[in-house]
Amino acid sequence: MTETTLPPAAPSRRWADALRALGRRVTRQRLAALSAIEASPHATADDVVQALRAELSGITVQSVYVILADLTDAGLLRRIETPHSPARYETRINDNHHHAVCTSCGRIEDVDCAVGHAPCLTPHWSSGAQPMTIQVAEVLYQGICEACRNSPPTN
Amino acid sequence: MTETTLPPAAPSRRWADALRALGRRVTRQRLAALSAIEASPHATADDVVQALRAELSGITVQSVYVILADLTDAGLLRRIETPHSPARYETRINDNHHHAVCTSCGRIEDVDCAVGHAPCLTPHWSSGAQPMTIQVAEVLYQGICEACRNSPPTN
DNA sequence: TAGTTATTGTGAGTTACTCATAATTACTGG
DNA sequence: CCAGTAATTATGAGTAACTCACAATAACTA
Repeated sequence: MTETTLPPAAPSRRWADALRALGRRVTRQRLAALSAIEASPHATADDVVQALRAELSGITVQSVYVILADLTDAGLLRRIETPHSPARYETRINDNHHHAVCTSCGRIEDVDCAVGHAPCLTPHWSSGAQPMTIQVAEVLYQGICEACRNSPPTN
Repeated sequence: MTETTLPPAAPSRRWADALRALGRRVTRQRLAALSAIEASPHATADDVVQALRAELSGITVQSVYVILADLTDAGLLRRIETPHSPARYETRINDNHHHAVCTSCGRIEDVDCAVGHAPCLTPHWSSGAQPMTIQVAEVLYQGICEACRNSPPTN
């Protein structure tokens, strides 16, 4: 069969293009990091290291930290910080969606932005507060996931 | 005058009562920590150490961490985590208010909850997400404060 | 194909905490 | 008021998650 349905394939090609469009160099490490995170969203730096060891055997934790920080402020990754967990990364960056974290097991789920545009983007300042010019509003939901709710707290 | 307008006075008395009501012991360290944080909201653990050294000269950083963690899960303090900053603490805990952080200087301001009750407390799960039972929604606004906006980026 | 310089690799260092265990000290009960 | 017994606090060591400086490498470019 010929290429009628351009497969989701060539993901590395897409990332390569994105990097070039930003004037950044295209490296094996960056491509590997980006597709690893695309494949498993909310991955931690450590998860990424594990994933990359498969194809880039000698990669170090420090390099991964540099790469992630770099891709993050290049705008290709979004960094998520949840309580009592190392930072997580995802490639879904163009919608401002939010996250819900299970306070019991730490699992994270995506939540679409309810209002479409950021909710309550015009804050009501507390008395005495110096107002700021707001750029983004991130919502972090905390609760209990199904699995934890159903399983007896085994501790 | 008799006690018509119970003065804001005796703050340590109030905290002592609060501790007792929870069945926790009333100690100099706890009272000092609580009033230090009440006096300067959004204080970091380190800020608290500095403040406490005045009255409790020999106090250590580790003790302060223990005290703060303890008061936090006793429900007398609320812990705030903002990106690229150590955790902060505040005594304002009974309204679910939010925070705005200046991405340039890190200053934090309080934001009243616009909707009264938590905004978007019924999340719209992304497709494929396992819904959870939500308990709280925290909103973190990020922007630029007046001071930073007006001052030339001196770097 | 060589040169320039953005990336990556390496090793050490830091920040923000946590843990185990010993020493105190606040609240009983007598 | 005094002793007893936990709850707190102090102490020292240890850890997780990064960050930094500098040397080595490899992408782009001319």
